[in-house]
Amino acid sequence: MAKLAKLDDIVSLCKRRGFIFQSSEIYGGLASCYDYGPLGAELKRNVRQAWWKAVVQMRDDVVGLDCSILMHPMVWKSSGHADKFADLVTVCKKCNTRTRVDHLQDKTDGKGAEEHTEHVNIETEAAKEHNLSNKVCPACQTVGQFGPPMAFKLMFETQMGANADDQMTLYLRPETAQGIFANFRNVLDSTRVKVPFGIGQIGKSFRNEVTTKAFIFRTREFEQAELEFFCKPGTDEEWYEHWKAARFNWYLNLGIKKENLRFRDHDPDELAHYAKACVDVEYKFPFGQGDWQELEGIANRTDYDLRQHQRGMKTMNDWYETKGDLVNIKLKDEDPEYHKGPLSFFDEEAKERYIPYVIEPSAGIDRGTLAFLVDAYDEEEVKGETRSVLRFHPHLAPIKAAIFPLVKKDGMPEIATKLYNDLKGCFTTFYDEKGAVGRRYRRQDEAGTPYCLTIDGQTKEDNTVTVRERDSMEQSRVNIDQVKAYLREKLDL
RNA sequence: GCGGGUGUAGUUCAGUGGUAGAACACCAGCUUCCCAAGCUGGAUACGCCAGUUCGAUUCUGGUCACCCGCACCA
Repeated sequence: MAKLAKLDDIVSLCKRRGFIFQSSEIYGGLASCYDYGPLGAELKRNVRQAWWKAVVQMRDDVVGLDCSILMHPMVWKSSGHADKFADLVTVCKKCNTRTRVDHLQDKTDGKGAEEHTEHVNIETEAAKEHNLSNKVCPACQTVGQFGPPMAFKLMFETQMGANADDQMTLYLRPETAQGIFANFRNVLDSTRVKVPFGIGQIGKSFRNEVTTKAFIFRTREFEQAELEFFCKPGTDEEWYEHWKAARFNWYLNLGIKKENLRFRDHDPDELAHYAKACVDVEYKFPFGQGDWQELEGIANRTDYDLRQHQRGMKTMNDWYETKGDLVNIKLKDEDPEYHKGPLSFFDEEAKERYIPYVIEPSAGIDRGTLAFLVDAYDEEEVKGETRSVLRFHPHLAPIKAAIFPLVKKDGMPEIATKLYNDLKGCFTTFYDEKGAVGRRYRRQDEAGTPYCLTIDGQTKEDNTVTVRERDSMEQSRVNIDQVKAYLREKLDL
């Protein structure tokens, strides 16, 4: 049974406890932008860390990377984003609704609409004649009252360079993946990795979406954790299954309830042009119509990206000749011997060169963070009172342990402070001596702190402290000198 | 973007064309040897900008933001 029934409850909880705030709130807010508060920042950091540990640190076949957000514009020409990462839209003059041109239906036969299409190629699409006189507005059913088709660009633009002369239009990356492909050669040359291997990266991406809405599920600025796993063509389907299972289990191992998690395979006509297969890991958020929302997509990107960048590398003359006019640059045709190109891999065992295939698990860190938060939330009756508690997996808990003196006298605060100082270098800890101890326990329950350590009268007699466990509220005694080791073991850190 | 709704303290809600109220939460002190106890005291709010008015949190207009639905998107 969902404890948080509506989006409002979640937003309210996030604000009240300092997990997530509206960005620029003192100025009335900025649409689609959110800030992580003290607890949220810790939680999100732990989500990142858990991803990195599972996908990079614990794997012998994956290395990490941290690319710049701004990259050479040709990266986006080669990847297709400069041409295709846009929608051709038109506005209905009657009701002002904006609709994608390729989604409009004919009045007569209801045909002509392409469903689930990817972003269109703006160059060619804009050049085409678009006769919209027979098209129906999906919002108000008016026929043929459309303005001229316009490109709606999904990449944020910015300018680099102080002088007008040497200014260059750059784009905020719409995905972190391309930075990995652009560094494929560097990683190969510097790390002695061999296919099959992966490169993982966590970082911010930006997409100027037409609409956002729904709290932090679709924001224009968001954080991705992406792995590009390079493998020999022919083994790609195997690795696809491998990462499907690995990523699904990652969520389960971090405490997401199984009934709230599922796969959803993409229909063939829903696939991006480069993808051979794609599946979403979805979480059932407890609001709306019990909406299943994507947390992560796992795609088989084939050898598309590396091959495209090989074409891009050959096209640099055009880049200089057109003074960087991406629209008028045409990527050079692919070399017939492309599989021996600069982004190919020489397989020592098979004694052959090839462009590896890529399996890409791409997770939304913000969505994941919220899913963990929502999934951990619980309310229960304790002596007629409602106890609200966040049952985070210990790895994700923003605070690992809280240290209390039972009362603020008899030397207890001194011992507690000493313990706190001893622990804070190893764990995120919290010290509190205010008010009744029961209140302090409950406060930590709401923050999701798995353990509370209380210094009491007995501490001075036998050097033990009370360890109070969040989920069961049970207490046990541990020698003060063994607390650090005890927590390490319990928290599995 | 469209339609509908909302915006008062940290949260959930009252209320008024003339000094803005509660509950819980928070802070300080007292008390307190184990689960939101008690007592005393305290701080904090009418989203923003205009207009009407002697006076606007209240009326009007605009704007910003959020929620629901549609559309869009993954």
